[in-house]
Amino acid sequence: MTSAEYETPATPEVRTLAERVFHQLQDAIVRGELAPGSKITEPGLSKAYGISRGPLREAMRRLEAHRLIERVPHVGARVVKLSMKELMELFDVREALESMAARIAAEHMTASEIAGLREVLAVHEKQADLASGEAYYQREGDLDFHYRIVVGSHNRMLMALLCDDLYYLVRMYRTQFSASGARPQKAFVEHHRIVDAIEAGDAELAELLMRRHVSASRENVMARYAASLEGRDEPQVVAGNGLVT
Amino acid sequence: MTSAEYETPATPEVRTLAERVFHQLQDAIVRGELAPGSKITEPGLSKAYGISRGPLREAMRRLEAHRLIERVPHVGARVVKLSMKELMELFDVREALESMAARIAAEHMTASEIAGLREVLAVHEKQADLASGEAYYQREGDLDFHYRIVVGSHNRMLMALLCDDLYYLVRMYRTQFSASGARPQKAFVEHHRIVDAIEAGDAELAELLMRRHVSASRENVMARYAASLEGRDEPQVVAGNGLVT
DNA sequence: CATGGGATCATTGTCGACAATGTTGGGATA
DNA sequence: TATCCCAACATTGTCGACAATGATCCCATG
Repeated sequence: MTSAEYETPATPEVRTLAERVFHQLQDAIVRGELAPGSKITEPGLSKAYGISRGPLREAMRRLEAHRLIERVPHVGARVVKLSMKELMELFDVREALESMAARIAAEHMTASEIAGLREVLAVHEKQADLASGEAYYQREGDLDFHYRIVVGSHNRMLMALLCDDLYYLVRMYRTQFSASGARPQKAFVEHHRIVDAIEAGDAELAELLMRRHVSASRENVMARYAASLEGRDEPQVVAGNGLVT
Repeated sequence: MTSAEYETPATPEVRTLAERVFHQLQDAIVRGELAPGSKITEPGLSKAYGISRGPLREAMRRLEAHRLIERVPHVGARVVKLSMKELMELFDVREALESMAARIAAEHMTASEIAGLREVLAVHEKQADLASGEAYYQREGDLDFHYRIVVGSHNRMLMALLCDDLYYLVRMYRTQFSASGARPQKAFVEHHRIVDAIEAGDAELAELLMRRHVSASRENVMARYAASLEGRDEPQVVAGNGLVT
């Protein structure tokens, strides 16, 4: 019943060393512990995690497939560094996929799943009330909301693409650009409207609203970026990650 | 042993053994040489391709990431077998992503890229004229058309998702269900309309048309599937791949 | 002093062997 | 005869060592 807490820490697969180190590395990258753009070397990680290079290489293959690291044969691998252009591309993909997910969710989501959605919004709102330190929960809450809608689509391919691949990139971006969700009130309202549409079974509307929601988030990020560029008189050396720190 | 004889056009990366065997396996799976659902064992492939298990495992990791094989820890891997449900899911994702690609392509495609698109249609049409044995070219031609539009979006993330991941699944489905593009004439017209919209820079229309185009293809596949089920009086043991052969 | 070549080094790619796990088949027992 | 347990087998997971490739740095040369 009380199925409230869902987080990554409950590592789904710890059957093997390669799996574990994959999740550890994934987490380290998303949290920014492994700096974007930094080179990672097999002997280095092998020593750090106390495993041989075999499982490590398989973990790195998976990270590469998830686009968290970039590898060049015979040269090495480095943590991916999102540029603004790539971030906008990510938003394009999210807009397409998440609006589709919302559409299908409106058609197939069960009553209990919708109730869970409402629950997330309630928690979300409560935490917004006590303000200030909202940053972290705000972000996770937002992602939890989107996550549940994707799951509600019951489309395993959508789930794999969004939840297993893209969301880690989204989280990585959020730590990398240290940009909070930013526009809490508006996002709140939009979330509610989306749930309303889903509950009403209005697939077209749910799709449209989700599309606008993602698009608005994109515009917000872009505006902040432009502002941060203008804040400085000097063109300033873009500090490694594309956003001034 | 068979030393590298090649068909895969312009193999992008042959720098390493793991890369090569990955492409070979990918091709073998897509062509159906490795039967869907069949179990593949590391020693077996290792012997067959004359390499050690190290590179082979990395190739298999990549195949797993591309959803061409499914692995269970300590048990083994088997070639993925698409069910009708999963095929429909794939169409949902394609509809979302390709319509977005068409939208962006209408905004960013260069004149020469559009000319290339028209060229593809011309070749396509010519081959349709000499009819009959159109099946193969029809399919590849159709995919080439979609491929170019995705590239025309200049969105590397869309390209990666559609061209590197999903299209191999699409091709696999086509060999697996031995279903040709099916509705050549209608598809022709739709292709032309899409290019018209792109050339006119009408993003909204291009998106809408592409969405309908993919959706129509989906409906066509589903109708054929339903018909094939009805064609037999007996519930017939679905012959391994979900479609009667 | 700048530049190019070449030796040295670190890192990646590949391999074979050993350990751990899952599967399978046979035999004992009810 | 059917069922359950156990042992032998095959396959996967992990490791350390060797080979191949790319990077670095020193030195000779203009």
